[in-house]
Amino acid sequence: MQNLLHNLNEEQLAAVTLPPQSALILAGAGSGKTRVLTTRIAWLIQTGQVSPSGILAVTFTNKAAKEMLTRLSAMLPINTRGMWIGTFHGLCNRLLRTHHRDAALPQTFQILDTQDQLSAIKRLIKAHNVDDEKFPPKEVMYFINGAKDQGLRADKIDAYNADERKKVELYQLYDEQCQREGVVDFAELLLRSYELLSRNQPLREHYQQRFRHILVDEFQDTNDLQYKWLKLLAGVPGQHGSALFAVGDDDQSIYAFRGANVGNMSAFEREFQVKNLIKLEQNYRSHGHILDAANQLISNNSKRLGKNLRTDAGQGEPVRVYEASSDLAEAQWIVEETKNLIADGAERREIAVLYRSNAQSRVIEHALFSAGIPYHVYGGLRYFQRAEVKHAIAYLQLMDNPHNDSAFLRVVNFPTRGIGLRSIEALQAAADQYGISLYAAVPHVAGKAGSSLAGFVRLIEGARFETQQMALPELVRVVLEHSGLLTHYQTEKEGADRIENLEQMVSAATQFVSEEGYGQGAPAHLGPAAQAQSGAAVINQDGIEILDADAPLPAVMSPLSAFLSHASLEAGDNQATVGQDAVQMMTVHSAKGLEFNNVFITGLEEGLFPHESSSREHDGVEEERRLMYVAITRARQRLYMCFAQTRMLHGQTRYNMKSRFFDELPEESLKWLSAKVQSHWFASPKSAWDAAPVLGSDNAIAQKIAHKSAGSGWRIGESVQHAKFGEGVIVNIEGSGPSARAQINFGNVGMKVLDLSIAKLERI
DNA sequence: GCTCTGGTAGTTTTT
DNA sequence: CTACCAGAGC
Repeated sequence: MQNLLHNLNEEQLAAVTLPPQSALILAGAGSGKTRVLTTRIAWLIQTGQVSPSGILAVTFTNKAAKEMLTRLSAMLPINTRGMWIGTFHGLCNRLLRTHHRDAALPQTFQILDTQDQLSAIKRLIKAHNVDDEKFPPKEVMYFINGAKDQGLRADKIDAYNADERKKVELYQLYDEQCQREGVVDFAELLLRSYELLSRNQPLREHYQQRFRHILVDEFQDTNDLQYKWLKLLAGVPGQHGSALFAVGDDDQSIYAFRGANVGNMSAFEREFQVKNLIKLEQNYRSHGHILDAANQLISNNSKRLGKNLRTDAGQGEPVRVYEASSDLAEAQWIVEETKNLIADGAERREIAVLYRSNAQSRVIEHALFSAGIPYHVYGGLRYFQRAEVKHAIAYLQLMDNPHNDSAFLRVVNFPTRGIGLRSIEALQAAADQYGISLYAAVPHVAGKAGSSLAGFVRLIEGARFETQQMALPELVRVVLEHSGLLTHYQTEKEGADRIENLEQMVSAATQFVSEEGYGQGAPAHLGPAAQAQSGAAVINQDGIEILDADAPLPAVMSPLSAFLSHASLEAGDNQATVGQDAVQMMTVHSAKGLEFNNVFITGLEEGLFPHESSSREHDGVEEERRLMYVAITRARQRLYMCFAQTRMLHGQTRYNMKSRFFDELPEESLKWLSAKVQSHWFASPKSAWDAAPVLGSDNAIAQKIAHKSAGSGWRIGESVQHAKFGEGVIVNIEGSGPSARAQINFGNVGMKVLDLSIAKLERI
């Protein structure tokens, strides 16, 4: 045990060894948050305060859950089985599988990912003849998910106008459709298990008594429903309730747009009468100047729990700031600095280029590519989201649950087998008439359409029969061939990659089976009933003995069902180029949780970062500031910030002011690499030639702009100061001489057109 | 049933 | 500017 606590600092030690009561750990960036979380669990078990099965630890991402598990098994000699460690969705999936009867779900219910959900909603809207112009499927989806994330069913929503009422009605219809098909979306996993536990007292009490310690990672990212779910499981504090150990950082709350509610932190503190609030402020990641910048910036936010990072590392290097003439010049500068870093011995994987929105990556990618520097862009399609993989999954889904209409429609005619729109319409009509699934309605369709549909059903039934005794990987292989997918892509000229992805599914299944503790040869279809033996018994409301969802996966789900859950809940990696040493490019959002020796924060311009849409949202700029805080704290040693005077966006050249965040950073921690005076290179057409850093197209832009400004004395792109409107950037100039007028972007104040001979402008 | 074209929209993301 | 989608046309 000495060993366990041995390298902790005072704050960390205090957090790890807190008494078994609710606690809130304010963990700053790079303060050893995961370490505290895992050591806490290990310490609780090692000191005999709780058995592994009394632990529930929940995260948002699979990555974080895995990381925790790995670290724990390194710390503890015992195996981690019996502990519940996973994502909210993963744990809910497990609960619902085990208690599917009580949750009113089929044992083989399937999970819709976002794509599936959207297509299900499109289908619903069509089926009910709803105008999709007035009710765009995406909007309906946000509405439904938003409601579910707050824990609201359709009948609990107050609608104040006809449009709202229509959406509520669609929500209701959508839920009914899902229920009919035996599918649940991501939010439903949470809501359904919440309802299961709140409705079923014995079950709730069983889990409440079991999980003495509930630990939550990234608590600031929880939405209302997740918090309610946690409260339900924890029980009433003080009255046999379990100890809720919440770790989070309000300054890194950047997911309000998807329902996260930072307010949960203070709500938790209040509702659980938290006496144990510990701040982890010792930072082990960044040098002083970087932390100074982060601290100063975030101090501009008003709603904070309060926290200041400190480090024992020295001040290190100042933050390097660069003003580029254009987005291309900015990219070129990044390339030059990257080359320098690499020349000085930096690893490429230790260089990160961060941007606010994905659209910004193109120019930078292009520049890196031209310079021959390997790079890796985060994001993009994940393995299980690729079209060909989704097709294969749809076949598997139909074998496990044929009433999944989404899966049915996806592959009933792919590869093509002569089942066109007319056949589907006839089938849909039959399904509607009897209130059954498309699959079940096939026998009710007569004629030619009926026989080709019947052929499809035979294909699925045949595959199921043939694979009855097969292990999962073998089953996958058979389905790939049986379905005709492999043949289909073999005849397609661009199909090589797709075939490779399909083949990869067999190895994915092999890996899955061995990792999840299924016997290598366990029949993929074999249901849990045959395998379930272990696990504590608990009595449900009807007095029937049921299984505790504590049992290993094989006791809860068949290998096939489990694999399908896995495909939905863990979409896999996005690109194959993981291993190579490459510059890392990503949005600031996806950089959260990562760290690099060298970081570029790019596009620091008003409108981009902070993003223009943020000024419209409630507390939007504060969220953008937290985002900036996250960006800064990714850097260990060297941090670059840059922005461009002109930028191509949506096919138009935009002229933005530098980000307001520059004004919120300590001057002494910054080192301006470019002259701080703006538009120096616009001064005359001549100087534009030699002052503009490299790229030819810059000169082209410079020339154009220089031309346009002729005679007015002012130039496009120039920053100006106005007595009333404050700081602005000249966006356009019309006319010349005394009648010249300039269009000026004053940021928050807005766009103004000013008469240059009248307005009193100053250069800044 | 597939390809072409025109229209449109265009932060951030995990499950 | 470009990527995606829907509907028309072959």
